[in-house]
Amino acid sequence: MSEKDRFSGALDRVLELVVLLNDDMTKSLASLGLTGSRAHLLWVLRERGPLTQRSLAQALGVSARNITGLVDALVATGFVSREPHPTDRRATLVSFTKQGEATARDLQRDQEEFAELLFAGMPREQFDAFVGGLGEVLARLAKAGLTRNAAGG
Amino acid sequence: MSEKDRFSGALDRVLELVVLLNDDMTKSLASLGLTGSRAHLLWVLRERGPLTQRSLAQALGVSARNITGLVDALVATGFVSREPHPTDRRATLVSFTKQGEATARDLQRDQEEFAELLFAGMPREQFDAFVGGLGEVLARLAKAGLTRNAAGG
DNA sequence: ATACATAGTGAAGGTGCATCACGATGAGTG
DNA sequence: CACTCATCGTGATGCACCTTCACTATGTAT
Repeated sequence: MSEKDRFSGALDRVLELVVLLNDDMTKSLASLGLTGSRAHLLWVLRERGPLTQRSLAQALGVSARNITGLVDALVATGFVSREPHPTDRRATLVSFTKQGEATARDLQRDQEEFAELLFAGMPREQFDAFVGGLGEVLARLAKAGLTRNAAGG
Repeated sequence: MSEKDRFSGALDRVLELVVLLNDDMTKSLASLGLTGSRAHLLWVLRERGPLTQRSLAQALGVSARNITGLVDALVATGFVSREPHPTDRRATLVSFTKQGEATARDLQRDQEEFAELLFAGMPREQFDAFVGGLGEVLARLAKAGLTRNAAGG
């Protein structure tokens, strides 16, 4: 088997993982009444506290206009609320409602459970090797100029 | 560091890889005049030869109606053509045009180059460990009932 | 012939994304 | 203070992807 074939095969597996992960997360999110983008927004909000929509746009790497729609939806379903910014009357702060906080916790719990599903009981050596390889691949991607925020900065 | 944290951290890295991969492939595909879904269709067509739209729907895991739109777009851009099915007058066969064949080859070349970027020069041991871990994770996903086609069958 | 299943598509709708235009506000300058 | 320019959110519009339901044309089994 040529090196080329080994590499392509590995990429195929990675891609398969991507598809599977995507499907599973989408389903899991749907059961909480969320979509991927809305969950992502909640996730950022949870890590960084109340934010303006502008900040959210930057954090998610999407247009400001798009955030309006996502927040609209999350407000409609009661996960977040819009508050006036205390000092800048142009801006609005997006904050969790109680329900939103609970959902964000569920989100994290689900993620932890999923990580458990993937890795629990795996020999420590294999786990470390996998994570190491993952890090190496990520580093190569970064070196190739694909650092998530290189374009968005 | 607790086991839980190690697992979550690893999942975070996997998710980061997913995002990075997605971005890069989207860009690469756009340069060929394709989107992800259309490229996927071409990919399946390349592996399995001329197919009915119904078969494509199954292969891509989307609704038949959706295939109509994807094929419409690919016909409009000259990558594929619709031919009457030789024996079933209800069905249409989707086949490559010459341009489509060339593009499919480009697609594969790009994918191989990308695999090269990710893995070339990586110590054989690390590569094998990574692929092994990947296989293990994939197996767990499959065991958890997330086998790509389990729901679609 | 009749009934049922299948292939593709029109219609309508949901979600995520973008750009452009615009009003409201903030901040810097004279 | 008035003027200018940048910034925040959003309306309008459009593309891609996906869905379900309804419908026609066709195949198939009884």
